[in-house]
Amino acid sequence: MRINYYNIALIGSPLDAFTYHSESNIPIGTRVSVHVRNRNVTGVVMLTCSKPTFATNEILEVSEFSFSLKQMELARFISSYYICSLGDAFALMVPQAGTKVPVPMASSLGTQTSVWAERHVSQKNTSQPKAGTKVPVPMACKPGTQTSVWAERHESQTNAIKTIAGTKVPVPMACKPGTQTLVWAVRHVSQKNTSKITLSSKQNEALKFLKAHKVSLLFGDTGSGKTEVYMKYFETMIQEDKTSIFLMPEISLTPQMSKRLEEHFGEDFVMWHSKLTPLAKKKALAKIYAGEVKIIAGARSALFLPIQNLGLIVVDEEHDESYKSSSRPRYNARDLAIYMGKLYGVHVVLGSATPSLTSYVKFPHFRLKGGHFSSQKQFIYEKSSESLSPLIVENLQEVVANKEQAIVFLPTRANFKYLQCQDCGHTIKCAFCSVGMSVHQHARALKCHYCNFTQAIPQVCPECHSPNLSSSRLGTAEAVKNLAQMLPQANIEQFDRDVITTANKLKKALKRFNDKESDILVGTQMLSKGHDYHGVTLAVVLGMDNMLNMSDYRAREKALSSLIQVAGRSGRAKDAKVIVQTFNEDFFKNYIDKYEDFLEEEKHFRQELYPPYKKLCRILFAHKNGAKAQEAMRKMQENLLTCKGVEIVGAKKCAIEKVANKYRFEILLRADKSTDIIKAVKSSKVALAEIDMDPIEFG
DNA sequence: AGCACGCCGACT
DNA sequence: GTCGGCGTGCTC
Repeated sequence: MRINYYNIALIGSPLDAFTYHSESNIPIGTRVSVHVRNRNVTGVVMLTCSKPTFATNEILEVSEFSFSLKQMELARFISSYYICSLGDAFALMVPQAGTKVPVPMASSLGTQTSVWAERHVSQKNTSQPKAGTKVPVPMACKPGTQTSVWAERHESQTNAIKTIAGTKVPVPMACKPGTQTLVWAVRHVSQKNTSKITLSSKQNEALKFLKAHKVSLLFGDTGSGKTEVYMKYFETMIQEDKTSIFLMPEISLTPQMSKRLEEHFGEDFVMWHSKLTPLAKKKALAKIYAGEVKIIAGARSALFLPIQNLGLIVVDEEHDESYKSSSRPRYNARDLAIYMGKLYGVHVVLGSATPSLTSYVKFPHFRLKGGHFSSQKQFIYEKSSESLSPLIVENLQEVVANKEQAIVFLPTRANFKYLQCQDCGHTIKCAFCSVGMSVHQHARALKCHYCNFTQAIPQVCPECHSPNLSSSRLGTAEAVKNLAQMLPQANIEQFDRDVITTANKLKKALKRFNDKESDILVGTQMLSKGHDYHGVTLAVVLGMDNMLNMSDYRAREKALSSLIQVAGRSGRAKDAKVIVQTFNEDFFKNYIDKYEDFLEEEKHFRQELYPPYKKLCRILFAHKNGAKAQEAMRKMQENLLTCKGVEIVGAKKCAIEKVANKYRFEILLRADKSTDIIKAVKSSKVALAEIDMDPIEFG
């Protein structure tokens, strides 16, 4: 019997492909099971090869699953562009269908709190970790427990009650025996009912434009009807029997959006994101494998589903940062969507009211104006740093008196961001990260927003024992507390990820607001993403100067787009006011209703230095032994010096020096062409290096 | 000597 | 990434 040798990429492993043998002929792309070290892992047959010099193991099992040639190509591209192993690239394409154990909803948060309570108690005694003493370990900021909780509720969200023709009918979800028939019937009915999309002539023009370009940007104001254009495009894809991917930021997978898509597309539509329960994932996957799905709406991971007959990819809110993964491989789903468009020969549509400069420069756009934005809005700029100023409070009072509604945006969670000693100036820092501990009064704790480490709020300064501790930088929780005192007749709710921990809570909070049971929402970015607030006549925007002053080449873009997105949430129904607290009035005033002017200006600022005109790559070195991390950086820097076509912009400690007890160093590279960066980094890479191609975070 | 811990290198 | 081998250093 002839023995065949195969190069096998090990899924999830950072190692290069290994060689194994088998007597069978196994096609390229097949998923197989192989032995590595002392356990079995899943691998992908990359190519056949000749007998190597070393002894090989036999392929243990050949599965029925295989990756298509296009998926193989995509994995190769990810591996080479983002500089990771093939195994890491393939890991993205294996939908984890059932690894997470569902956590009971009621107890889940309680559990976490009590765990933290214990930690915080043990931490009390050891304010300063001594050598040899055991100290509580920070929960490495992996979205672990809490994540799965969220998933649970997200699932149940679809379990909601939907009103159809005046009757309340139980709707879908987990195939509870018995309900299924009813469910199907409901969807069937709603599908028939719902509806036809009628586009305005402008929207029709937009659609025509999108169809005429391989990659295009739908630059449409909030409320200008981008979603209808996408939906119409999906419809034409269905007529051609093609499947569409509809990417959106995780937080935008709101009840409103899924309801809308489900009502219109019924069984042709499926939702996908990392927080679905194992069962929901399994069902969605089965439908996808069976080729029964025509529209897959999902967060960035939806891009890698085994979709057949792909016809279109839409990336909504393309400027959103959540398309960029913050763990290896640090891919950007928006950019990969464009690559996939080429690979599959399908069109790609990027959509945003505030497109990234990168997309604006690179792709032809269609400007869809209108909706309800600038014409009906009055912008008031207040030069003040007194967060809840008299002007703001007065306006909120007026809104409440008129039985209208308001949203208050500020980019800081908790009560305060810092706790500082008034006598010696010492700021309480996380024991494991070089960042200040945030004050969470409700939990009666200080929390680190980087590693989740929690400790009791000290009564005296740990350095000088002075009792004069004061907190600064107003957060959402404190704003709610203060406003509740000033506006006793109003119902004020906090709206950030400290409070909106599950999809169910999100749904309920939105419902209360839209039913006018609550009057004011105070929140972070979460406020501005994808929700419709019908009765809002006032938006208060705080903290813009903090965003604008961040040391990030995109600070201006981020601040302005945040403001526009928040402002876009208000006044959907009638005239509205937006109060912006800032000392940079001129900047915001100039561009608030002319984002394209900003983009044109910004081009000059970026030229010669920043994307999209230059490529950046950030290389991180993190280790609990700081000297180790620094030495790795130094070595790689030395290697890079010999490389052509790349500029070492810097090699230094990270701005946030330590996170989760690891010291961090970084190299920033700049080049004209990504190929030069890739070549340089590949040849210079050292063991600790973590590659962040096209970085968007510089902490 | 016996073991706990942490570092480091190999994994086909 | 993950595991085990092995050296260091502390304790009985």
